[in-house]
Amino acid sequence: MLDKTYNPKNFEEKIYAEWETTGDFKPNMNKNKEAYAVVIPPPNVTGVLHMGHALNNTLQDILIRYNRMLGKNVLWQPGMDHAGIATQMVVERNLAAEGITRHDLGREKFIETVWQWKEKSGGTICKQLRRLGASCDWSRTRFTMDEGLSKAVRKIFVRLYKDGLIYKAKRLVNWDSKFMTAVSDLEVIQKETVGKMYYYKYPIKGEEGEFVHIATTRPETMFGDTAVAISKDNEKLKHLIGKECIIPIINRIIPIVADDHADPEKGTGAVKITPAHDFNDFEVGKRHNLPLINILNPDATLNENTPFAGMDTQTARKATIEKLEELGFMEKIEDHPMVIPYGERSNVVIEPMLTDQWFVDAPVLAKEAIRAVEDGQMQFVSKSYEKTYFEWMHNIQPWCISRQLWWGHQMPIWYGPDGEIFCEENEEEAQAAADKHYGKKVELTRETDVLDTWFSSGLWAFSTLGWPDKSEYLDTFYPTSVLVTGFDIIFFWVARMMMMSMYIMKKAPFKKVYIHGLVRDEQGRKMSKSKGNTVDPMELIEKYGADALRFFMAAMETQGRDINVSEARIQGYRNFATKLWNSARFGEMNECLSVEGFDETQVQHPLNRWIIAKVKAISKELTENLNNFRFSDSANTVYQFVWGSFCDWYIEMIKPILYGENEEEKAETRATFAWVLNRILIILHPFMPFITSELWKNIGTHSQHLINAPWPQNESYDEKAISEIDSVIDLISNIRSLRAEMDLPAGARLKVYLKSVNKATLAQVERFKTIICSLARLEEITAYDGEVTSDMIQSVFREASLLIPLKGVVDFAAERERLQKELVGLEQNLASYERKLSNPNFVEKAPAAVVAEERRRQTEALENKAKVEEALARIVGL
RNA sequence: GGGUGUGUAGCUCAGCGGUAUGAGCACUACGUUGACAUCGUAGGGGUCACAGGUUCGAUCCCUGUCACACCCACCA
Repeated sequence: MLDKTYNPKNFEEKIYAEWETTGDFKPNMNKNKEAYAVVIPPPNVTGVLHMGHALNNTLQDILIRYNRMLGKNVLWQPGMDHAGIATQMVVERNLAAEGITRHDLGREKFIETVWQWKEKSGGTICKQLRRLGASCDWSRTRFTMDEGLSKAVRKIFVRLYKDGLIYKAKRLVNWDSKFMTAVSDLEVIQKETVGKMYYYKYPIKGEEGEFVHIATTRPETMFGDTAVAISKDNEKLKHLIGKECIIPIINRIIPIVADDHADPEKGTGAVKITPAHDFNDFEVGKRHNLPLINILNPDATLNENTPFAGMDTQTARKATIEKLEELGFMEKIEDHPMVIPYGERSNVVIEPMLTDQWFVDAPVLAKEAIRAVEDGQMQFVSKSYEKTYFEWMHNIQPWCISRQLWWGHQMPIWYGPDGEIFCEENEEEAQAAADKHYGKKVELTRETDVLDTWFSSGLWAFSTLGWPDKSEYLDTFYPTSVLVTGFDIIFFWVARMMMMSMYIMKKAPFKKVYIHGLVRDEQGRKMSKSKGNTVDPMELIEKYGADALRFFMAAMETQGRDINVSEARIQGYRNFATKLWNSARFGEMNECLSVEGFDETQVQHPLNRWIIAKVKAISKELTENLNNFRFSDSANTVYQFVWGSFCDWYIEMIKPILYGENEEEKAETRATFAWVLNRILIILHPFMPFITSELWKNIGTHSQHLINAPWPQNESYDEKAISEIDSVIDLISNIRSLRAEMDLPAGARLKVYLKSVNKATLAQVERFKTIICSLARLEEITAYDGEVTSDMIQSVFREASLLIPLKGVVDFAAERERLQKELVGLEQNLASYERKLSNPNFVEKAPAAVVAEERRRQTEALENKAKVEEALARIVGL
């Protein structure tokens, strides 16, 4: 017996536990079946489920469950990312609570601590994904720091290195002074701020009273200046080129060089050049062979190359200005809007810093990654994201992959005594290579830097399947079928996976990438912890059930558009689940559970034929939508059918049968009900796996789990059976509208007379009399073909083409007015049809179906007009 | 500065070269009829941002304008 009310809390977790124990999430490994694989975008091991995950994983689970029901060999590969900076940050914060730093522990001990933390509290998110219903094959869970994946990382690193695609270089990089590591361009966030522009002057050497005027937003960097640049086209200032000037305070002499970087229109036209702390200046420095003076410590305080060693940049800036003012070089300070780079995680100002770092030659790897998309080997859904991808790939910069962190893949690089680099997969090999190189046994030191987290994520599509070892999974599931991810991660992850996979596997890692949008708050603002407008998906699941949240996500997802959370809507989908639940209860109460010996192609009763044809039609539509990643359309298709067709109409219409005496009809209807309900559970299962499974278990007897129930494919259905009852529904709706329009009490028992010009309609009315009377709440409905008498009022139906006089209501004036208005409308329509159909261009150029439809409308309007006129004539006479 | 996207019902949004039978929520009236008030029936509400163009026909395609959002680059 089903509970009286739908209460997802009673069964969702139980159902999930059953799925896991039966092993239904594992691929069937049937060689004859098409393989279908999805790799999960690995959540951070530190992560907790947010709305973005909920959306992302709901979509994946829908695809996975759908394809599993298609009978394919389906793998959803789960796992987690070690998330270098994020994890190190969390663990360090925990340590700080105990008053220790990672340096107190030392590298080895610290890493051990991280692993302990990971075992204990990492991976909450996997539990939460289960709560959402994600049907991953958890037995295959991978972690980017697993031995297997680490092996892949080392192997690929070595290969890239030996192919010359990884190199070490002294370059200006984005330096995060909080974590004291380099970060990649993508991890830098530009923020708009109102800063200051400082104007001051450098005296020209040997020319008393001559100055070059400078404007800068960062005066404290003047100690790192090694030149001043002026454009050679700058008529006003070009006479200074070639002279030298003196940096005040430290009195260093630097040249004034000609360089087009100095735009005569901007600032003062003369630019101070600080090659070690500005990306543009670095380039200028290279052109003019300028020395590089580093003025910062790793923690972004000024170093001993400045007079303000130990001060942070803000303090040093103030000190510099004061000193300049004191010395009389300061000219003016203006407010200046500008963008300042911040660390994505650390939220501190990122400093360009000259350091030794390791780079991947991304521009080379990008070539194949671009080609794979150009030749359609990998497709974006929707296609418009291609542009973004190409744009970025074509302008890609070398990728800085070294991080001065502890948590991560330590680079497989060893240095000989003289600094010679040995890149091998392990220490023994490096040692062997070194011994050979030096001709004697030497001591090696290992590179301490670790790799950017995205390096290992970039291998995810094949490393999780077992690469570099030979593996049945790799052979079967690579390349994967589709990757589902948000657009915010195209560069970070998709692009890198493309580059790495093309390089290693020579095949794109997935055939398609489905890009979805961001989940925003109710007002469409981006969710953020600092704004306090985040919505916790677990709370929503607690409140409305996972199925409701999932259905919401599916219903709102329209190929990449952002989604605004709407609790009202989620509630609405909970109501939908309730509706379904109650319809099943209705079935239970009326013994509509068994489909034993039932052949749905042999049903007799038109209502049963109707609902069967209808659900088959809807199944087909749904299948098409799912094949095209049209999640919103898919969800709405099922929703409309279940609530609109099945609950509102079918159940209401079969009540007279179920409560009636005709046992044969009753039996057929019961079985039909059960069959259709089962079908609903099947097609709804990818969206609402919990409630459908719970009902599947409770009603009827099934030889297999719903999760593996066969998805309907290539069915034909009886379109006539559909239109037959659809028109009855039309008629009933029209009668109901009319009642309301005429302000008749809903309880009033009416007798309705129909006058029809259409014999078929008449017959149909006769045939479905009971149903029509029951649903339209009529006492009687009769075909009527006599004179209209004064105790009848007339109304016109455009849709049903029927005249319906209702007995007992007399308001001829109002009715006449209504009919006249109707007539005017009809005449307007007729004029427009006439205009169109008499236009040869339309008749020739428009598709035949459109023209035919227009003709049909014209004919219909003409018929209606005749009827209205007739009715009017009769009323006028009364 | 470069790019992308969006502007449709009170709100949040679907949709589409052929009269917008648009969806959910909200709203109005009626209704506890034996699955369901987490409900039912009926209803109101839109010159599809603006201006041009293409077309037999434009809310849809093109161009421009305005507004908003996002991405990339950069501003000494």
